Formats: sequence, structure tokens, C-alpha cells
Amino acid sequence: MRAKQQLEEKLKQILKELNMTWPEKAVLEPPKDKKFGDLAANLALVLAKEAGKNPRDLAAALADKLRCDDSLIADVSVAGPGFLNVRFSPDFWREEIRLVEEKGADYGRNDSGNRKRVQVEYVSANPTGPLHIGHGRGAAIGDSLARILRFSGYDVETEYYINDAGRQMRLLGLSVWLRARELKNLPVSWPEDWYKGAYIVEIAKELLAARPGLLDLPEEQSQDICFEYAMQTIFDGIKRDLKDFRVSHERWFSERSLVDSGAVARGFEMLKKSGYSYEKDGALWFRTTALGDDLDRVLKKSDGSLTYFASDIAYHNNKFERGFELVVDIWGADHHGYIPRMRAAVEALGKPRESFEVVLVQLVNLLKAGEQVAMSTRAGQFETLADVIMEVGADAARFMFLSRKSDSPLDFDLDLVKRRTLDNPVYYVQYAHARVSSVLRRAAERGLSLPERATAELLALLKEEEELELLRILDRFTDTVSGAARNLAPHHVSYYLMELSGALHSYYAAHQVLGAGSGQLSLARLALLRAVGQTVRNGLELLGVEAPESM
RNA sequence: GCGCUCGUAGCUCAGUUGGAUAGAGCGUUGGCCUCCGGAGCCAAAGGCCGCAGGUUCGAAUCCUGCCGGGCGCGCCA
Repeated sequence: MRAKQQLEEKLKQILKELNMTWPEKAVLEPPKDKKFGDLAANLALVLAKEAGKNPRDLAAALADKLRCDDSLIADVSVAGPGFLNVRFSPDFWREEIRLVEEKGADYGRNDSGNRKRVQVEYVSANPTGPLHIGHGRGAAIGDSLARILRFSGYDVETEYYINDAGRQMRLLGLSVWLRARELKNLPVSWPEDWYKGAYIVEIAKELLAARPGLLDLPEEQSQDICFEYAMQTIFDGIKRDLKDFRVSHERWFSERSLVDSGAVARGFEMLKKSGYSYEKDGALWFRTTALGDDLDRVLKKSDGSLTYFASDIAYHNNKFERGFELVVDIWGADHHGYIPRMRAAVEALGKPRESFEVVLVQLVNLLKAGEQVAMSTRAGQFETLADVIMEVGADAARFMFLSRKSDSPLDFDLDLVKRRTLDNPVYYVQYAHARVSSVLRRAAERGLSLPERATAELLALLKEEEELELLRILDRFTDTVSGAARNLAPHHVSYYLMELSGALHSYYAAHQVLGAGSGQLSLARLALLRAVGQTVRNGLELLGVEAPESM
């Protein structure tokens, strides 16, 4: 971050002197091979192409300018087709420790989001039963993404959409009501698709105990009570599960409130005005094909009732009315076919395409010792999120969910997630943090007192290659965070943490800290470890994973 | 059939807006502290980045076609 910023600034200044401007496509990044230096710029390649010049000549000219300019730059060279390779001085890198010390828990925080208003909606599972492991993945991704976006200067609000209107909810009420009648030995006839789960019986029992006269009420009223009670009970469970998973939503948004407020009707009006709706076969249609979908979609059925899509349009319209500039939905991958029509809707509502993003979360295969665990409703299996958290802990589960691109299927092996080896990277990263904490504790016991801020003089003792390597990695943390935010990809942070932890373990094995030979050198190395520990902690915080002092 | 998506080491996967000789872990093989946490470290072997074209200084990345896997394709929610 600092390296990138400073070099970019220098180069811009030089370009200005040469009457050239910084091209959009210019990139500064660490080269794949370290022998090229700390940072490589393709600037000359891009500029030379535009001007029809030789990139190597241009790069050489830029390199000369850079060289005479700066004490922080140790070496500049030109290589390959015209890359400008820069190596910073050790002093430049050592400053990173002081920056971490200054920023502390805010190290890595950045303002790349420009206070853009973003909503992240996730989980939003129907209140028809407890959360399962697939919901857990969506929950971890949504929660972590919100943390990362906030850390990157976005103005974020998280939301859970409650599907409390519609047929499924009537079925839920009916199912409880029928179970209650069954418990009272009243005649029942089961409809085709009702909720058969054992928890429905439990809910019915509880409700009967609380309201003995329930079944004496008129049928409709009685079923309404059943529905309300069942939904409340199930949501209590969902909220408890989410809390145990360290996931919280700022707002719980009810679909029913949307219907009641007339928002759906308003949505229809907007579509009609924009010319995208029409009537056919007694139903109201939305011409989504005009906006990239492969079929037109029904909004209002010929029997007068609304489709799910209709209220979803109203819901998203409501989101934009609330002033969000970017709406991020986290969906199960089985809904991906739904994206084109939702995009079409957003566009018909007059919003730019890029104001709506969907993060698809692929299915989770639950395994035990390599064997697939059936995800059926049968009891006794680790099928619910609560069971999984109890089995492996929130930290391991969250890290596992966040250590893979969301859009690729994930094998979640219960035995592997409990294992404490690199197979299961959460321990590798947490161990790095615990190790740092342990050494700092030990140092204090031995009377080595590390000041809150290290001086440049002290840090000048850091000369080992592994030390400079750690510092270079630290410098990338901020970029990693802002990149994860921009790409809506929390797993970038996980991979970064694994790399940083690996570098720490290597360093630790190669060099003594407490036994470094001189007290001053020990202190300098302790300062480095403390900065690494802080960065690991900040990164884990973004994943919602704890950074233990000891394990 | 149409649409979306993925195809990278034996396995599981990274690869940021196109950058240099494609990375990590597991597994395999061989090593490492009488010392700060061995839950660790070091090293070796392992690749036509699905295939074939195209775009350009440059492609795992972008475009087209094909092959293979996953998912979706209701006046369901």
C-alpha cells in the first residue's frame, strides 16, 4: 500500500515533467519472482504502446529519473519487454512496523469505498425450520463481506429478508394447526405438501400448552395464531444459531410489511410506466426478455395472486428507495437462473446494472471421514448449522467457509475441520497469532520491555531477508482488504493470512527472537512480531474468527 | 434444446483491472533445533492452465467453436 502509493506518486511527478499522463491501464504490483524487485510497473509498456515508442528506452529514462530522486528507493532496473522494477530500501520497509504500531486495530483500514452506501442481504432463509450448513456458508460470507466493506470505507447495512407472506407460510400455520388437532385426537386430513418435521410437533405442543382453547377458535383465526407462533419460535432459533455463529443483521425486513404498504402495487406502476409490462392470458407479464432474460415472467397470475418475483421486485425497489447505491444479494447457487430477471427488474426500475450484485454461494457437501453425510431430514445427522458449530466450533467453520471462492462447491469434512494441521488452515493462522503472543509474554517475563513505539534506530537492526519479507507482506495487507471489498471476495483475506502466517513460521524457525544475542536485537524482532500479530488479528477480525493468545 | 457457471500438479484449491520462468497445502521422498510453542521449519519430485483457433508487444485470464462436469430453465416460493 505505502510502497505502491509512494512509487505511483513519484512516477506521476516524473511523467508530469515529461508532459505525459498516468495511463488507466498502468499497474504497479509485486512481481511474481522476487529477484525482479519489490514492485514492478508496466507503465513504460503501456505508454510506449500509445506513443509508438520503444518501451525499454522509455523505461530506462524513467528509471534514471527515479534513481536520482529518492533515498527510499534502493534499486531500479529495467527488465523483460520493458518492466520498471523497483526495490525499496530496508529503511523504507522497516517504517511499516511503526505504521502498524500507530494504527493498531485500524491497520488495514482504508477509504477505497468512498462512503458508498451498500446493502448486503444474506441468509434470508424462510422460517420453516432450523438453519442448515448451506445457510452457514452464506452467513459467514455475508457477515465477513460486510466487515470487509466497512473496513474499506463503505457505508454498509446488513439485512435479513423475512419471507413471511405467501403460500409457504400459510402451509406452515396449517401444518402446526393440523399437528395440534392430531395431538387432541381430532380428525385431520393432510394436504399434499405440508411440513413434516418433528419440530412442528414440538411447536404445536408448546402452543397448546400456552393456549388450551386454541382449537375452539374459528379455523382461520386459529391457523393464524399457529402461524405467528411457529414463525416466532423458528426465528428465535435462527437468531440464536446466527448469534452462536457470530453473525448479526442490522435489519430484519418483513415481506408482509412490503405487501401491506402497497409497495408491490407501486412497483407495478413503475414497470407499467416504463413500458415493460403487458397483459396476456389474463395475467400481468414483465417483458424481461427486452433486458436480457430468456423468457418473459409473470407478475400477477390469472387468479389475481402475485408471484414471488413481483414482491421481490418491490423489495429491491424499496432497497433503492432507501438510498443504497449498491445492493448485494447473497444467494444459493441454485438460484443463479434468477439473476437475469432480477437484473432486468433493476434496470427497468431505472437503476444502473452495476448497482446490483449477486454473490453466488455454492452448495456445501457435508462429509465425515471422506464419506458424504446424508442431508435428509432424518434425525441424528449433523445437518443443522447449530450441530456443526457445536461439533467443530465457530472459528473452524467460519474459516473453512471463507477459505474458498464462494462460487465453487465446498467439501466440508467434519473430521478435517477438527484436525489441527495445515489441512485445516484456521489452526495454522491462529497458531501464528498464539505464537507471537507467547513470545511477547515470555519476553515480558524475562524483563524485556518493548516500548509502545519502536524507534527507527532500533528497527535498523532488522536486516535478515525473512524480516524484510515479512514487512513486504505486511505492506500488502491494506491492498488485500480493499481488493477483497472491490471483488466481494472475502477469501482473499483468508489466503493472505495463510501466507503471512507461513512467512512468520519460517522466520521463527530460522531466527531466534529472545535468544538473538543482544537485547536490542531481541527488542527489534519483538517489535516485528508484534506488528505481524496485530495484522493477523485484524485480518481474523474481518473473517469473524478469534485470534487466541494461546491454544 | 436454451441459459449460467466451472475445467490449473496424483488430491483439494489460489491466481486481484491481461504481465516476466504458472503458485500453495495435502499426499510422496529425504532432512531439521539438548535453545523463544515440533499444532512448526527446510528441500526434492510433480504442469500441453480441458482441446482448437483468434485478439496483441504479452493470454490461465479477453473473444469464437468444440469436449467434459455442476446448476437453472413453472401463472412454485
